[in-house]
Amino acid sequence: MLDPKILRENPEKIRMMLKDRAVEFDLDKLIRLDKKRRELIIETDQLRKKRNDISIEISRRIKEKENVEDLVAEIKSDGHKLIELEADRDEIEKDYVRLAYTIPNLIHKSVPIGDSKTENKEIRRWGKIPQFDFKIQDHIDIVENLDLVDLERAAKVSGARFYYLKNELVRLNQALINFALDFLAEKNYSLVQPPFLIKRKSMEGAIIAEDFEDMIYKIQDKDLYLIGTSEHAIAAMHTDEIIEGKHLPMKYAGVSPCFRKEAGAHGKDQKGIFRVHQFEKVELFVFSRPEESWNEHEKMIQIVEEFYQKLEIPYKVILLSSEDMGKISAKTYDVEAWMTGQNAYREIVSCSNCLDYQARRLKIRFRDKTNEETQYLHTLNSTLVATSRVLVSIMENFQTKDGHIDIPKVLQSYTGKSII
RNA sequence: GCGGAGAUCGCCUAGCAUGGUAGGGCGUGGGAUUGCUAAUCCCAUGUUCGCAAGGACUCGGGGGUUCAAAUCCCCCUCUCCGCGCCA
Repeated sequence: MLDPKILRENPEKIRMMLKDRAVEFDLDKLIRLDKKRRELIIETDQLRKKRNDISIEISRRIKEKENVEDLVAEIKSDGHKLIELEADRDEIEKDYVRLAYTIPNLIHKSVPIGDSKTENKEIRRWGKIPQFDFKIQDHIDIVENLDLVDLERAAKVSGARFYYLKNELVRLNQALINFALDFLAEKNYSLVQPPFLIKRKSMEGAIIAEDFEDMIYKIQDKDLYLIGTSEHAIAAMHTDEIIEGKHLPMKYAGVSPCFRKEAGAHGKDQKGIFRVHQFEKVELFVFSRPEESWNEHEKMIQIVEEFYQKLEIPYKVILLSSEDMGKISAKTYDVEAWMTGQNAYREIVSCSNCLDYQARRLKIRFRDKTNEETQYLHTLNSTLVATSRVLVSIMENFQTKDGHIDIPKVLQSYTGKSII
């Protein structure tokens, strides 16, 4: 959600953002609704004021044992009008909120404007692409030959894009998680394993409405949704709270399974475990003072890069263009890791500053002193590691001539072995 | 799942029987006063509408009764205690 002040004082700023994102949105309707809504608030408030005044007078007269019938009659007729007006107001308010919740976030000035194909900007590159003097396999062959994943039976049991992780790959998966948690704990991130099911209200705070359809699984007959990432549950964690300024920034390392419908991705990455309905993820989430958030954003991407350097996975950092970015983000870096089997860099990390957009939806504010005005804080999130994709990269990049997998050095103490 | 108790302003707490429009304490900020790193007193301290003056809303959430609901009625959520069930 955007600051409604911008809507009133500088709608052109929003119009520009919509254009830069190439998003269709009826801004004029929202402006009309906001205006109407405030008019109705004033009108109902006035009627309520009158009602309150009369009520007080009735109370006084009763004490004095005076007649109150005329006042009661008056207040009753006003009551009907009030009920009607309130119904109008609630209706408008509902429309307003529904629409306001779908406006995307503002865009940071450093974000390149335009289409992803031409405007996504490579910022950095790290690591040497591994060279092989034998015929390389992709991860689908590797997991088959080493009996590390059972896709067929998963399809039978759960459908496409599910998998049974097996044998040493289970350990490698856990090793990635444990390494990631140790890595972040050392950087003073608090570890959090959130609820994997959250209420609609919480989910709406973290994501934009249309993502529900494409991304989120719902539990039938319950107001519960499977999280698409721990970001959703962690963002909502401090809903309706006023945080003491001295506690900021609050940094969380979330660990959870992630569930995604992947609607509309038919045909893309159809095989293997690269694009799946369920995976584990260790996530960075920061609640920050507004003036610090851009600084925190850079710190986050640095942490992420350090992690992949330790894993010895070649990557590049991409600054997403205005049209490619998620709607809640004001600026996003993606990290793409080298995947030998695909001879390409593929997305493994998304690192975003959401400014006060989520905080407004979730009413997460802070202040330094109790009598100070509260301010919305800023939220930032980044993947550290989504295990399934990084497993793909490790298996493909660290494959050996005889068809095995070398385990990256930093993970060996976690797996207890150096080769699969 | 059953029975009982409970949820009040950032935190603690009063009010609920007998409906009259949230009081106190702590913390924090500001001010006053005072010869000492202290004490005392006053004011402020939720959301929202408004340029302002000034309103409206707010007692876990939602309905209802009433001129008027923290208070009465109904539904729901969560917490605590006991019982049952259970990895």
